[in-house]
Amino acid sequence: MDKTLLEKFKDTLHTNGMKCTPARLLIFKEVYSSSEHFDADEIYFRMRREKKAVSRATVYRTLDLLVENGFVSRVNVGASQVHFENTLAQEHHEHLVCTQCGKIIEFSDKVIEKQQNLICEEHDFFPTKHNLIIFGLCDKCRKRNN
Amino acid sequence: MDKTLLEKFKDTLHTNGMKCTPARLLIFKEVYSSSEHFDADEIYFRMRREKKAVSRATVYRTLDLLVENGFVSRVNVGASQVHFENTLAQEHHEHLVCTQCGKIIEFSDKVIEKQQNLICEEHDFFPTKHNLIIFGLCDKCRKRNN
DNA sequence: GTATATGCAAAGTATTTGCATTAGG
DNA sequence: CCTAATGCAAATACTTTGCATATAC
Repeated sequence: MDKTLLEKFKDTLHTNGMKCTPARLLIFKEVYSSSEHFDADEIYFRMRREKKAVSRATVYRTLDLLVENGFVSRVNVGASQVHFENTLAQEHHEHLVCTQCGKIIEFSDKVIEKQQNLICEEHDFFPTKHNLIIFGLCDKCRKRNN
Repeated sequence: MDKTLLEKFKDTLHTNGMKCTPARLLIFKEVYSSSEHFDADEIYFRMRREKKAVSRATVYRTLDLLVENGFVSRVNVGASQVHFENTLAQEHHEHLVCTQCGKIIEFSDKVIEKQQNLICEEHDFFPTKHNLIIFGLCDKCRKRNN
């Protein structure tokens, strides 16, 4: 992994008065050891296999720290439960989801709809109904974060 | 709720040799009593409040049944854990996610990117990095389903 | 009557938290 | 030193499952 990235991480730790611990550095390196998607337990087991064991709790806590400081993104929504909606009573639409508070806004857009079909076709993907989500921050959460 | 929808549900039950039980009908009506998003426990508690109690297990089982038969969609991905990816080593991109096997394909698209920004602006939403997901079925899963 | 559906409680999975101990600055 | 970070185990949140009982067909 890129040397400067590690330095950038160390800087962030210093600047925010957080301690530069072996566990944090190891987790950071593990996260940046490939560009694949991963989940918390994957990191935990990978490190354990490589005899660089840290506790599960520390993995979870450090990943949160990395997300808060922009080194890692959450690929799916904050809401931990599965959300449903009834299908047949509704028009086709897409969703905006606030990753912080879970707020959902529905919208329809012809351009997105068309382009979405093109992209799916190109990648041998078959879109289902209600199938596109844009994650972001809603107005309120963004203001709260100032 | 629409009378024909309930009939359609009953038909589906018959056609697939599933029993038309009070619990299933009540859950179906509850699901179609509004067009809002919901999660399993919400249905469970709403019904309990309305003295139409069914067990949690039945709510979960019936929601699965409704999803399989197209009466309900899962709004977020099948994967139960939170997925992450490192941010700084990568170009901006979007994701295709297979709701059946969890496969993730990354893509970039200028049209989607631009339109996404327009839509976010319109709804006072602030897109974050790696923020759009199109859910669907990958080639393999679609073929497996025949 | 018989197979399927239900309810309950227990198990499972992913994640978070409290607290005593350790260690970075 | 002193505060923040760690590890552990227990707690939590959501969901699934095994099994005995009930019920639709």
